[in-house]
Amino acid sequence: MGSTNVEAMNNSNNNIPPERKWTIYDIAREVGVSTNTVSKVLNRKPGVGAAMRRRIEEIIRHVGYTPHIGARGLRAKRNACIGVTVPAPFDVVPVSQSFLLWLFTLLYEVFSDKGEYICFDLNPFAAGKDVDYSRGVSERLFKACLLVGPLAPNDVRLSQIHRSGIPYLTLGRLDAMPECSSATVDYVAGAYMSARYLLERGHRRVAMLKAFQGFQPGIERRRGYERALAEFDLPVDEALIKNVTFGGRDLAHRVEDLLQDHSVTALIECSATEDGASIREGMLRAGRRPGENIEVVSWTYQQDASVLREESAHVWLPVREAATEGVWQLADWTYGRRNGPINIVYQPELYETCGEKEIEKPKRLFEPRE
Amino acid sequence: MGSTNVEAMNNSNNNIPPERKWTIYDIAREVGVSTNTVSKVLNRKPGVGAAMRRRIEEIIRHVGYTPHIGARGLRAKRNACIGVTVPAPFDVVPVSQSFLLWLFTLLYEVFSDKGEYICFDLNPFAAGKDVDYSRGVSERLFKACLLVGPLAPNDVRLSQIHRSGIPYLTLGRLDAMPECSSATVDYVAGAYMSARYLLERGHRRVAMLKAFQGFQPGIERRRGYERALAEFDLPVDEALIKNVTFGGRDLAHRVEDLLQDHSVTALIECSATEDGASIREGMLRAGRRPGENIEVVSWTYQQDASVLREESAHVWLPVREAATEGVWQLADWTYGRRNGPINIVYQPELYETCGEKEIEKPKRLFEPRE
DNA sequence: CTGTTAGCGCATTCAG
DNA sequence: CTGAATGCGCTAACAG
Repeated sequence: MGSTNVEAMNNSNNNIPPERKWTIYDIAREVGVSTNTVSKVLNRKPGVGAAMRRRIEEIIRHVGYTPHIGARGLRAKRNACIGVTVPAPFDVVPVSQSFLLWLFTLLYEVFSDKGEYICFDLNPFAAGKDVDYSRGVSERLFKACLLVGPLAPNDVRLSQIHRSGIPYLTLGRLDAMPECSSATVDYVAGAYMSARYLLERGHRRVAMLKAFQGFQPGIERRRGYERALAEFDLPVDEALIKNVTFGGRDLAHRVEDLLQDHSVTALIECSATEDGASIREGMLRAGRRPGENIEVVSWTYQQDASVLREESAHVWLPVREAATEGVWQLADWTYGRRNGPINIVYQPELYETCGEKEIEKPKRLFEPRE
Repeated sequence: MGSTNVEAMNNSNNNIPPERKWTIYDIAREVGVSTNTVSKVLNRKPGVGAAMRRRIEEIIRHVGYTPHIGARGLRAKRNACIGVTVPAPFDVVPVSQSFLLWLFTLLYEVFSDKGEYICFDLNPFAAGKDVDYSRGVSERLFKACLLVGPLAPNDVRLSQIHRSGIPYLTLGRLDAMPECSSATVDYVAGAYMSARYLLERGHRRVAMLKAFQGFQPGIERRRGYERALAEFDLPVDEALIKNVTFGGRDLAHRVEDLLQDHSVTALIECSATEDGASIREGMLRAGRRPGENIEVVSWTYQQDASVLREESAHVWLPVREAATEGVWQLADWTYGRRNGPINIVYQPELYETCGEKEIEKPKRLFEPRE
């Protein structure tokens, strides 16, 4: 016996706000059933007669009723979105344009059929330090979460995410948390094979240009490098390891500094800047001619391209390939087709370079703030 | 008198799921106050002593409590995210890579300080037809909503969004809804000035290559074109208006078809494909040499670049400029610094072309599905 | 300044 | 097959 009339609630009058929202109660009253029955229809659950079901669906469609996603999540403990967040302060890792496009495309391929919401948390991009990148999980907005960017060794929020039980995936590992769900490349192996390659060719003073200082990917690079040196009974000379940051204008200078010492005869370029031009400039300024008085191994994220044309070899880090498989597994986990955590490690591969196309310096999505 | 112990709830044991979530009740009990007081602390509202406030904050931090965003929204009628959605089936308007990057950057600039969630609804990207692109609003997930893409003249969901009262912005107008909140360019004027320019130069058979058939931007193009013809007492010849779609491989052929009729001496290129190469190819195949036996006006979204080097003039559509102002106003509306609806209309500008740089064909983010 | 109470909109017991 | 009652976690009235 609805005292409410369908037409009356669709406020035809054109004053802006009135527009009372329909609730499941209103629908139930309108149809003359209980909210339980309506709920079953909404959730496509059994226990409602076919005729009744259709009548209810009809009304729902007619009045344009949509359940409140917050109330639903609250009650059913089901969250709303697939989340994307960045576990590092943003100035540490400005994401490249091509990466964002690639990521968006991947998420589209994996999740558009399900009609998901993809939710980017801008909190890590905010000015303040130490903002909570994991709030999308703790606020129970995210039903699953993808962590993009380097992890700090002392990260505490990751274990909260882990314990929360929601499907999640990082694109890197964390020493302190081997059980962490991740899809990554073995950076230790990458650094090891880079160094080893050069050592085997007789070099004894091998410099390394690296990034992500103070973050796990930086630590892993160093570890592989040290391991290779140890096998050759060589000491680690801190002066040979140079850290660079993204957006730093001084990349060429840092390379120049590093190569002033003419006992250095080899360079591992694993800075992830992919800025071949600056590195070349630094080498030239230090009087180095690749292939003559310096030998270079550089890292790349594309199998068939290199950062520096003049290098002797490049190491391909199949980061995107690992991430792609990881995100598919994340979807499986999200939809109950498997359990977590995800554990994907791709191995890097070393190729002796023979004039591949040189990649362009990637554009950063937004430059780090001053 | 907390019967619960802080340490006990942080399950130190390493079995995966237990991890009971803290609620506001738990915090209140732990501190020995009511939930109301805790709530005030959480929401930075007055009415709590400074000492008490700090004690509560301390506990909250210590146990890592975060409010449930759904419950919060449900009670306070405050939604969680800034939403982005596409009001057209996705095959109608594959968004370009550069547009997505631009949009993402804009949203970052406008909303990252506030630490918002930016939520993309993938529903419009799903396979099924007529999916509800507005559900982010009706499900009350979005606190504000940006509609990206062309609107259909018979769109019904937009008025639902409008009446819902949440801040929203479309990047185009809708005839049926002049009160709609929008930031757009006057496409009618663009088509009018394009046609008028050519008519004034003596052309009487002016062809038009357009897109968005059946959508508002397509309608507006036609309207401006017809208006100009009418002022010259010229009839509209349907054969001179050709629609193209994005991702269509046949763009060159369609241009060729259009220009087979040698009474046609002018072309308005407002297809938004920005695919100069294909258009040039089509003209050549039809035996046309721009400046000799055909005169072209093309549309562009960058002030200093044109689609076709050989054109006589180009019309600049300041779409991004309008959208930028619109999104800033959307933020103002969202944070109560102004009211809606937003009403921004930028005027296009016609430039006689003198060898600007020609723009590249944009890459589509994902190609339309077959 | 703080506590008590109610209810946001929904899904899920448990009865009938 | 359907209805009544309960509470998810939180905020906002209103008392004290």
